[in-house]
Amino acid sequence: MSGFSTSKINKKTTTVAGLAEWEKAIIDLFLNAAHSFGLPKSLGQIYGLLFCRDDSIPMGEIMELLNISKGSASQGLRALRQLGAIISVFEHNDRKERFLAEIRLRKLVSGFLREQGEPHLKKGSARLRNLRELLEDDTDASSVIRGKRRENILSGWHRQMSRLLPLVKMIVGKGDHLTEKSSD
Amino acid sequence: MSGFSTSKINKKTTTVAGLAEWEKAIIDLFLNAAHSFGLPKSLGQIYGLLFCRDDSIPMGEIMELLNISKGSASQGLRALRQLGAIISVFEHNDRKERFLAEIRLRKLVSGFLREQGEPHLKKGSARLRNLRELLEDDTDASSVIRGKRRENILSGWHRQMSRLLPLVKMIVGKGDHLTEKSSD
DNA sequence: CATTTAGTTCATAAATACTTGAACTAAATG
DNA sequence: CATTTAGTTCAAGTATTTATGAACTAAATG
Repeated sequence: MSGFSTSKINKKTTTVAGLAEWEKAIIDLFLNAAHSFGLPKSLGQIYGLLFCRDDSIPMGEIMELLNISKGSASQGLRALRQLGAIISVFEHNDRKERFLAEIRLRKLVSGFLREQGEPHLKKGSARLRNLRELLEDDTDASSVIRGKRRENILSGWHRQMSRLLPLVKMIVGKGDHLTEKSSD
Repeated sequence: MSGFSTSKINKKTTTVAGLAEWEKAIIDLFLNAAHSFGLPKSLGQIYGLLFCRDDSIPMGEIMELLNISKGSASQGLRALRQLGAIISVFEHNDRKERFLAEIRLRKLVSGFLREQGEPHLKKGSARLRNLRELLEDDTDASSVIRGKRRENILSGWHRQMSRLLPLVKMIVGKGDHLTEKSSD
């Protein structure tokens, strides 16, 4: 459909792969972003591609456009869905699942915090509990005093982090005008 | 000094390495935390050890207590200093540099955001600029329209993230009572 | 000024994380 | 019901990151 080569070529704007140069740049941008959020790069690529497109794309096309394997595509799409970063749709009379990017920053952030932040906080609580137990088994009085002081500090940090997450969701939610659908 | 073994041993509370069990738990906690913030684990271990101690520790002792190499210790300490997560002190008549943990959450968070967040925002601006250039070279009208819409969305996200960082510093700053020195 | 001590650097080894693709399940199709 | 199509899973390969330690710089010491 939009795969024709440009007629006056200065810099190529489309490739054999069927991606515009600006799309490649965005895909690369998300590749890097994913990486620096500690997510696999292929996740970023897939999201980036969907982010560029108006229409949904099936897995097979994603594999071709990005030159990634079936396994990466399948696992990447699953993770993105888990994060709430994509949604899937089925077209009538087609059993292929097709994918669309969620572009409301609020949704992306809250999905990320839910999947990455909350589990860490929960694990943190467990670790603090464990720390208290270890302190009860310690027989060196001055060590125990020092340990309890550390436990207090960590509890305070934990409390603050727990309060921070919902606040971040709020703050990010406040400026989504551009990407927000009129009636959610 | 505090390296004697416990007399009635139920669970060992000190080790040949000279670390109490609760200290090992805290070191492991920070090891994991560092990892999930995308920092090397040895950074977390080093910070965790210093966090446990009231008194400053020189590099050699850190290497011994954690069983890490000279290189890891040296590089880890440099990175921690860069992040503002430790401070170094010199004792009179001793040329060894000794280290102490910074335990004010506010300082840790702002150091992290400064070193990790701000560079990403800066790189983001550059990428957006590049994206605009690529769009100017694109000769396919509908592609350009679509691309400009994406560029707008990304600019919005970028603006929001830029506003978020200082806000996070503020928020985290508000509850540091336990760890805050009376003055400063 | 030779030697010891503190610490840095960096090539390479070790450990981790990511991707691949072949084998698989399950549903649709003819 | 054999075949095709869509998608999942996971052992093994590849790539990236992190840790190591020998060789080094630089300052202190005798």
